Amino acid sequence: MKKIVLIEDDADLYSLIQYNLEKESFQVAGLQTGKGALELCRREHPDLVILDVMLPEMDGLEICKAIRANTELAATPVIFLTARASETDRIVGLELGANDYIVKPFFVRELIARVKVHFRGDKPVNKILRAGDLELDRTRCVARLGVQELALTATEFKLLEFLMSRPGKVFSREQLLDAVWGHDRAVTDRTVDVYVLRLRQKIERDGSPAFIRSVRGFGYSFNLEVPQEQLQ
Amino acid sequence: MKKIVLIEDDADLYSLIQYNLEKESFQVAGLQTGKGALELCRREHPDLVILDVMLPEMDGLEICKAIRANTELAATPVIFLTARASETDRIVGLELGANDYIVKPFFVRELIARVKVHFRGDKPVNKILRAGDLELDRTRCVARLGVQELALTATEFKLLEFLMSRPGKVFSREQLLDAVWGHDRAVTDRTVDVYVLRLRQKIERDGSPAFIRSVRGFGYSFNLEVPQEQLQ
DNA sequence: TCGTTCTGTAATATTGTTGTAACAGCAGGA
DNA sequence: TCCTGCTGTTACAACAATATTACAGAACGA
Repeated sequence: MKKIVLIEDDADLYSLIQYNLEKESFQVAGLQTGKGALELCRREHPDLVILDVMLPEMDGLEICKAIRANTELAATPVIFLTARASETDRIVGLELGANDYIVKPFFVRELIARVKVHFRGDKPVNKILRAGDLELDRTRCVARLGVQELALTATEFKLLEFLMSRPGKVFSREQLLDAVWGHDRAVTDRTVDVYVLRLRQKIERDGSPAFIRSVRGFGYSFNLEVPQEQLQ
Repeated sequence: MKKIVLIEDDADLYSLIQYNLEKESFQVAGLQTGKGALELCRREHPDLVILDVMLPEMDGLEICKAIRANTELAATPVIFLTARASETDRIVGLELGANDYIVKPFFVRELIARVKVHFRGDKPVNKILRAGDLELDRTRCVARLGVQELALTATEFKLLEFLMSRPGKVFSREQLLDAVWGHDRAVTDRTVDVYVLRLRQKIERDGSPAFIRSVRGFGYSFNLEVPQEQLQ
C-alpha cells in the first residue's frame, strides 16, 4: 500500500482529494499548511507528495526544494497543484523538482490517474516463490530450503519454478517437457521422472515427498496441501 | 546522451520539437506517420517516446498499447501530445500507459521541461559502488581494490558497473550484451565470457571468484553473499 | 606514422549437466 | 493373489556450457 503526503490549504479540496485517494486505497497523511510539511515527510517517508504551490506560510516551491535537498527524500516524486497557469510558472515548477504539474481547476479523476502513473512499474512482480521453508528466488536463480542454499541445475530450477508457480495444478510429462524443455525438444518423457527424482533428492527432507506430488496416470504437481499454510 | 523517438504527423510541429530537443542535446529519431512507429522503437530502443495521439494511419493509443505489450519496450516512458482535452481522453491516455499527457496547443518549453523531468533521477544516486574492498567510482570511472587502483578498460568498467549496481541479480549473456554493448551489437555471446574472465583476473584475489558468480545455464551475477557484509 | 592497448573471435580444455537405458519396486485392477 | 503397467532409482556415456588461451584486427594516443 502506497503512502501519499498531501499538502493543500483549501479544506474542501483537501477533503475531496483525500477521500478519492483513500477510495483508491492509498494511505494519506497531510497538512493544510506548509509549515511542518518537511517534518511530516521526514517522519512518514511517503511514496509520493502532492503539494499545493500557493500556501499561506511556506511556499510550495520552497518545500519541494527542501525535499530535493534532503538525501532521504530526494527521490520522492512530487506533484504540484496550482492555480498559476503561465508557461513560466509551470516550467519553474518542473525545473525546481516537481515531477508533475496540475493546473487548478482540475478533475480529481485526472489527479488520481496521474498519481497512479507514478506508481506504475513499481511492482517488481513478486520474484520470490515460497512454500513452507522452500524458497525460490527467480532474479537470483537460487533456491533455499530453510537457511541452506540448494545447488540446483538450470533444468532442475526451471522445472521447480514452473511447478511452484502453479501450485496444485497437475501437469503431464508432455506438458512439463513443453514448458521446461521447449516445444522443439527431442527428449523422452521418462526424463521428467529423473528430474523429479533429482529435485526430490534436493528439496524433500525425509523420504516422503512433501513438495512434488506424483499423480499416477497423469503426471506431477506441486503440492498445494502441506506448504499452503505457510505460503505468504 | 538520451535517445527520444518522436511520432508527430504535423511537419511544422515535428520540426519545432525536434529542433528544440536537439538543442537540449537529446538524440531524436522519429516519423511523421504512425506506421512503422513500433518497428522504429524496437530498433532504436529509445529512452523516451513522444507520441501524437491523433495520427492518420495508426492511432497513437494503439502504438502505446503495442509498446506496453512489448517486453523489451514496456518500461519506456511515453508522453502523449493531443488536441483532445476532455477529462475522459486524458484519463484514458494515462491509464492506457502514457506517463504524461500534454494538450495542444502547448509551449515547447513546457514539453522540454516535462521531458527533462522524466530523465531526472536517472543518474545513479550512488556515485560510488562498494562491495568488500572493491570500489567503483562512477563519476571518475576508476575502480579500486583496497588501495590499489585497477586498470579497467571501458568495456570492463561498464560490465562491472552494470553487474555491481544490480547485485545478486542474474543476467543472461544476451542481457549483458544488450546492456553493455548496446542493442545494435554484432557480437558473439562468448565475448561476455572473455570479459568476465578479464575482470576476474583483475578483481579476484585468489583463484576462487568472490565477486562475479557464474550461474550455469543462466549467466552471471555479482555476488551478493560475500561482499554484502561490507556493503555500505 | 608507429606502437600500444583494446576488442572480439576462434580454438581448445575443462567441467559438470543431461538424457537414456535398464532394472527395481510399487500400485491398482481383475 | 497375480499380473500389468506406471513410477522410482541407478549408473553411465554423450554432451553442452563455461573457462582459458592465443591471436588478428581495430582503435587510440603519441
